[in-house]
Amino acid sequence: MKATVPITAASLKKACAQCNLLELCLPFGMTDTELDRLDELISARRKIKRQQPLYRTGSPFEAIYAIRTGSFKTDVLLEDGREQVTGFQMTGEILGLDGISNEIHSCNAIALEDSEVCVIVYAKLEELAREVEGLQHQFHKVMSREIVRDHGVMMLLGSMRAEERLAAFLLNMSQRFTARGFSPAEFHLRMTREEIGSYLGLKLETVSRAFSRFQEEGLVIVQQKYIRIINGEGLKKLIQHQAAR
Amino acid sequence: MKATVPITAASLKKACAQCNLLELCLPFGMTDTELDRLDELISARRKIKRQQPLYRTGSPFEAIYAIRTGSFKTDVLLEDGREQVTGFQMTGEILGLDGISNEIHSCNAIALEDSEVCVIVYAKLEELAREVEGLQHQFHKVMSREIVRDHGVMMLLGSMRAEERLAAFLLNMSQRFTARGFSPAEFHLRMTREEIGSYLGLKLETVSRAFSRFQEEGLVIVQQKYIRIINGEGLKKLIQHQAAR
DNA sequence: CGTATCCTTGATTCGCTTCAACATTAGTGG
DNA sequence: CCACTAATGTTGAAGCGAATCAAGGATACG
Repeated sequence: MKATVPITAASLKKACAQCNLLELCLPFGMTDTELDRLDELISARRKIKRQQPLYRTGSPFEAIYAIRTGSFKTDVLLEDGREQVTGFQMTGEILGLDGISNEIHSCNAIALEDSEVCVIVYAKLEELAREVEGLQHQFHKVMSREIVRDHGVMMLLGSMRAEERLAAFLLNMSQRFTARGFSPAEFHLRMTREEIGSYLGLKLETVSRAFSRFQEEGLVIVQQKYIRIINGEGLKKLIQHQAAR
Repeated sequence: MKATVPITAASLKKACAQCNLLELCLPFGMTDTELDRLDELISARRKIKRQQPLYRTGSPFEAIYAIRTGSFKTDVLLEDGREQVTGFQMTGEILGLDGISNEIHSCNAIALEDSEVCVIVYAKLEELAREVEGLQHQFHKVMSREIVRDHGVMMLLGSMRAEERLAAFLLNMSQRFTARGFSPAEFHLRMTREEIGSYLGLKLETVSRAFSRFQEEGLVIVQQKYIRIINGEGLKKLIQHQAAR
């Protein structure tokens, strides 16, 4: 089932060093000499079709993944079928960190579009991290960043109202598209209203209504998954100045 | 301001190895020979008075902390004064991981009672983790566990109703008290209704009402901060079988 | 012992969900 | 290529759960 593509030494030589995602990914901040050793790490690439899982809750953990192309969502399911989307991941971001704690994955990672990841065998990563200080440090930063991000989502879910949540979501997407060299103001969402809603703790209808409201107020132009931000400052004000609930 | 107590080699010799929190804390799972090296790590202890911060949002990151006695909350503040409690921490648990990503703390850590922590200078931890495989691995597990925990909180905030959230909170507290050798059914909460509410994304009145309801239904006995769980299974069923919203 | 903090309970309001109908887009096969 | 169907998105009306507003009571602390 797993369509892993083993990589010859030649084909991947300096794969990381040449990758244009360098600044977003694990190797960020490493010296050139350190980077040279990094290619030991990427054992394979793997293509995932839209809607297919990269890994599932309960499946054994053996690697983390760096997204080369495409995007993913991670979610947690409750026995009664309720789904909570815990995050959306874009190119250069790392998936699978949840698996380290129990050697079992604790969420599902599903491709939102046809995607490709670099497979980083975890045992190798730990080994190399013991030798390469820059890698160790960067890996810790990546994990810590995930923790900080999660705290931001808690803030969002715990103390913001629907429109604030959606505004925060749009600004976050915009910022991440920008970091990847795309327009800050114009982008295509890869997830459905239902998935956005699950992530934001809202029903899909509420998400749809909030989009419509933003459009009425001239903050954005929305056409299905296509988003154009007209007044980013307006969105920011929405988050800050709304009355506490 | 910082009441750090430097520790002589003699006084702390094998401090970790002898600590009864071993199994909950960073050293868990390390071999005896590995444990012998661990005392290099704990540079000092620090006492924190009730309501006082261990660190604050924006303060420079230089260490993580293992709780020896007492308990803490971590929270994030919005400009407009809204507070989101992101977690409650008990003995043996690690604080400060949020600071690694930017070398700046991204939340406040406040003592819920007079407490004491072991100060683990981060630079030393990284150094030792490169030499001691067991420490490296355990540290990664601790970070990963925090990520998994955060996903659980997202689930709670994003797709559970008030009473489910409180039930999940009580069961979680019970489980953590049990792990520390206390009664699973009877304990003293260290935080206020408002703090519980902030953590659960609810107002304090809602928390109070949910407590009262649980008591009416014979699930728990509540006297202010004293909690006695009468029907733990009932609480579990509340979480699972409630209608999806 | 007095006072500030914390907690409980009731009445009312409001924001989001639910239910429902319809519109639009994407995907599929003849 | 178009017809058909499923998936996704929008909008309206009604209901409900938690917030808000308000008052009183219990507890802890100096």
